[in-house]
Amino acid sequence: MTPRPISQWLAAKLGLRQLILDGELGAGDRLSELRLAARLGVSRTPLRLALGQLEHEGLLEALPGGGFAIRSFSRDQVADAIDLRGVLEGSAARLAAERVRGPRDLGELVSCVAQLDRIVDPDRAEVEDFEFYVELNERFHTELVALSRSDALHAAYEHALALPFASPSAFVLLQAELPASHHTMLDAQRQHHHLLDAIESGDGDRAEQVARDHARLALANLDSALGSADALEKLPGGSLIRLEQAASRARR
Amino acid sequence: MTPRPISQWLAAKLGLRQLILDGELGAGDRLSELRLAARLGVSRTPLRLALGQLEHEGLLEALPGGGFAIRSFSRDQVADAIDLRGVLEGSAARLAAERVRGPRDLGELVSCVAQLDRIVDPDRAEVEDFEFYVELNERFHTELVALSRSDALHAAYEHALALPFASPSAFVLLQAELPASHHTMLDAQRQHHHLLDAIESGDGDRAEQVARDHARLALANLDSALGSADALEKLPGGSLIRLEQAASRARR
DNA sequence: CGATTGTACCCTGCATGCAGCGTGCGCTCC
DNA sequence: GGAGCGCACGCTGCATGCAGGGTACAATCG
Repeated sequence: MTPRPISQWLAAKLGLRQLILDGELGAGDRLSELRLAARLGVSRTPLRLALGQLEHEGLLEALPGGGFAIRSFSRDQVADAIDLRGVLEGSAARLAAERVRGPRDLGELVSCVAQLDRIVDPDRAEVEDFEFYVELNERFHTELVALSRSDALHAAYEHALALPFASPSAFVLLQAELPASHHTMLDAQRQHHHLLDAIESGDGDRAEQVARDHARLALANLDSALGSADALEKLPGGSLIRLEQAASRARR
Repeated sequence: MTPRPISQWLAAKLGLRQLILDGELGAGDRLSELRLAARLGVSRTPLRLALGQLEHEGLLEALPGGGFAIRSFSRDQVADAIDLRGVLEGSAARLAAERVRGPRDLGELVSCVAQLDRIVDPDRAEVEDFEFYVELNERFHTELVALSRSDALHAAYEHALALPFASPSAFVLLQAELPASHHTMLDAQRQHHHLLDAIESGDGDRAEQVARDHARLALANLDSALGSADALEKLPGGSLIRLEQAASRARR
């Protein structure tokens, strides 16, 4: 994004987020500014700025005695986050359907779907390039929100995506190992087509409905992921999700 | 909220937000940290934390050369923000309808509606205590979101309300002077009743629909407010809204 | 042996000093 | 007289010093 003049606080924010997502900092841990600063190679001042941002984004929680801890999430909280994404994408789809002026606006979306078609080719038993799939999928969803032309919605969407497991592609890497993988992707791709079609024909209601359904796929995947603990490892930020009944140890 | 151990950065955040909302800092202005720090009585360090937060909330925008400026909003951006609030409240209403267990959960909501009934009594020509109305109205909407029991939705809602004119009560003070005031409030109160009823009967679809319609009232008020420049003064953060065609002077 | 209290350390939050940079104004040259 | 160049100021972003407080450990008392 901003390659050259990368400010210290941005480096801290990105670096810290990466550390959290990679699970190198366990959920619930209290963060030591000094240690973190050393680890990230930044000073405490920009680090504290980054901490404030990540708290606002919901990845950290401020502790009463001062300082921050890494938030952890229950299964229901994750599900709600995914549901929220569905709502926001639904609203974006509706607005897109209402506001798209001509076919030119949909170029990017059409291109994404076409490329996705090639990747999830039903004739092949397996999807090969998951990385490319992820990229295209994210581009599709990003473009969808962009088409809504609503700054407020865009901001809310970005905010919702701060929770990594709410991302549209959160479960793709997981699917790479799931048996029903290809089937799920075909479903998803069908929905992409339906969504595109609804937007093209200006049918806001249907577009919203399809987009919400689309997010429900992720919900289904969530519970299958929660089954095995090492499936969580595959999820971005999976280490932040706590398995309820399994470990009822009190945190803090 | 947190009265006693008010930290410096919280003071800065609240103080700065107040300054912005009161229009004491014109939209588009570049902020000088030094001057602001002096004015707010805090040091630069906590102030910069507050600046970062307010940028994240969308009240400020980071300038390319460094520093921040007060954002300004077009009519469409404001409308989209209100629409987004409608979407979020709609989703909250749906979840509330689905998740409410017993009548006890609805106690607060029922109480709000009952008290609102007394205030907007149709037999009276005028509503007297606007301040109390605002408080009750906000409690109603806050409680609605709380009933959804979705942390993600709650966070998104709070985020959306950072834009002051998107607040559910943004236009109430305006209505105090509008001719159709009482009529609008009666409409709104009817919707409150419908919303409560839909939630009580577990009808998520209808609850969502009503909540969205409810937000549309604000949209209507918006355009009537944009008519006169001094009506904007009555709006919280009204000074942030720029009148498009009227003043096409380039900012920055 | 357990509980309570005292102490010392670490850690957060804040203030301030400092360097790099962009900007605006003035001076000079054309 | 206008335009271009240079200089100096102010400002942001960052680093670090410092004070207050909370916590954990240990020592002592019951």
